[in-house]
Amino acid sequence: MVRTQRASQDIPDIVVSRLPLYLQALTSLQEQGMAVIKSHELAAVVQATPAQIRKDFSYFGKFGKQGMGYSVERLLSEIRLILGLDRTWNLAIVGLGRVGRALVSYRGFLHQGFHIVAAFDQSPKVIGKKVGRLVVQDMAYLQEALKTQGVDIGVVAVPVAEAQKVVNQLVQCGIKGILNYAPTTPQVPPGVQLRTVDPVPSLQSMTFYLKEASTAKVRAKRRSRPKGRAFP
Amino acid sequence: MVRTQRASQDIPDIVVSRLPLYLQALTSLQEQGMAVIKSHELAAVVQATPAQIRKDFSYFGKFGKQGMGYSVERLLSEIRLILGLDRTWNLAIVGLGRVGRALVSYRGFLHQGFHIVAAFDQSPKVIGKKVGRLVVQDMAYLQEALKTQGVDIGVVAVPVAEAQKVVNQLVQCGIKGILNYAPTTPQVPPGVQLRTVDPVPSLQSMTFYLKEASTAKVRAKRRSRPKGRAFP
DNA sequence: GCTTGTGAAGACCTTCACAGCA
DNA sequence: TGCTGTGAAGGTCTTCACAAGC
Repeated sequence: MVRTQRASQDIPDIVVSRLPLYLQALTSLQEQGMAVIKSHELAAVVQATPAQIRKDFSYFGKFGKQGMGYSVERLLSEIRLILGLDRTWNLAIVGLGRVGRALVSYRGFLHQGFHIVAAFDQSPKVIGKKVGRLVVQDMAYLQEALKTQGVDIGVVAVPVAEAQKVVNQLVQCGIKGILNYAPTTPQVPPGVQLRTVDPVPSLQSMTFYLKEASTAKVRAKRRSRPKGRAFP
Repeated sequence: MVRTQRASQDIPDIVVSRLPLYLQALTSLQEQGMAVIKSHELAAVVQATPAQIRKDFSYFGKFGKQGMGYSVERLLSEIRLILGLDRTWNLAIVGLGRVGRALVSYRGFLHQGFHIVAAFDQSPKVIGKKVGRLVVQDMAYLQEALKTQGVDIGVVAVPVAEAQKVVNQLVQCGIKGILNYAPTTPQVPPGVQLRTVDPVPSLQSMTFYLKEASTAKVRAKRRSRPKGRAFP
């Protein structure tokens, strides 16, 4: 087997986590009509350094031309391919309380190729009801339905107290990717990808700095900002 | 002035970003009746190493007892103090589309001391209407209302195309903390804290690994998991 | 000229390993 | 004995700086 790309084991997780941000910025730049971009330009938009941009891309190949920069279209298609976004991914939502229902109607998923194809809850009050285009199914049919519908990723939108149980059930069903909206850190076995989405920790780390700024004189933070960034 | 704590400049951002997770875990453990905890126990819950837990705490003081561990209550109150959570913080939401309305009714904020006290939109269709307990105000009154209501943090829930403009307006009004729900990376001047909440980049970095797992044999990832973690 | 791609250097963070103390 | 707190070591990521090439 010919290996044209570096093995994923050699690529730092942090590099992978930046690729979606490049994708986001490049998509927007392409819509604005930009066809070619230089590392320092992309760096300004995503608030990184030109060296970091070039180094990150270099893990996957040589996408640029010396003296010229990168083709935006080429970069977009390379990054999509690297991330596995050259296909759609099917999601199932577990838990249709406030958060779950909001997620079903959230358009951000669909536009990026993430299709919500199933919804589950344990409450008889919700089972059988429609939420958006979906009929809420009983958790008892989880395994069967996940297989039938070809679900790749489970979205956990249940209360904290039930999050671990639901995560275990999804793992049991063979799900390898979980997006968790419960404000907790569930345990998952090796090989299962878990991402927790919770605005509260973000706010709580923010207040650390806001507090400092209001009690002490605001001083330049160490490494507070990459060089060369521009704020209009 | 006596300085009992290390200057915030000397504390790595990454350490600050972990404190909310410790808080989350400790709160849950306290509810379960745990009064004392050892670094390796907390490490198991948050999926870190005992050394990291101890090192992180050591930036702020000596909270433990040799041979004993840490008092959960003491830790909770120290971390809350460090993060500035010994008070409530006032939020204002800008943009009352689907996301904004979902956020107004989200209870996770209130329970953690983040009070949504104002809501703004630019659309005449929404201005004056009630969303939850709040009457949606015109963006024209932004500066005045933010001052009057003592708003600390702005929550941006507008479409991508307007996000930078709204961020600029908030910054102009003297807001130092912004929680951004638009799928973009707005520019902010130094001294303004920005956190972007977007599930899509999380999903997109997840698919990188899911793709690998399905196309290649799943191999143990380098540094995939801290030592000593336990999965039940 | 200008910009990429990349080894090497440097900065930063994590982990080790043990002194110190309950 | 057991566990914390912490310098020191080790490892990873970022940045530098320049050769290569358009």
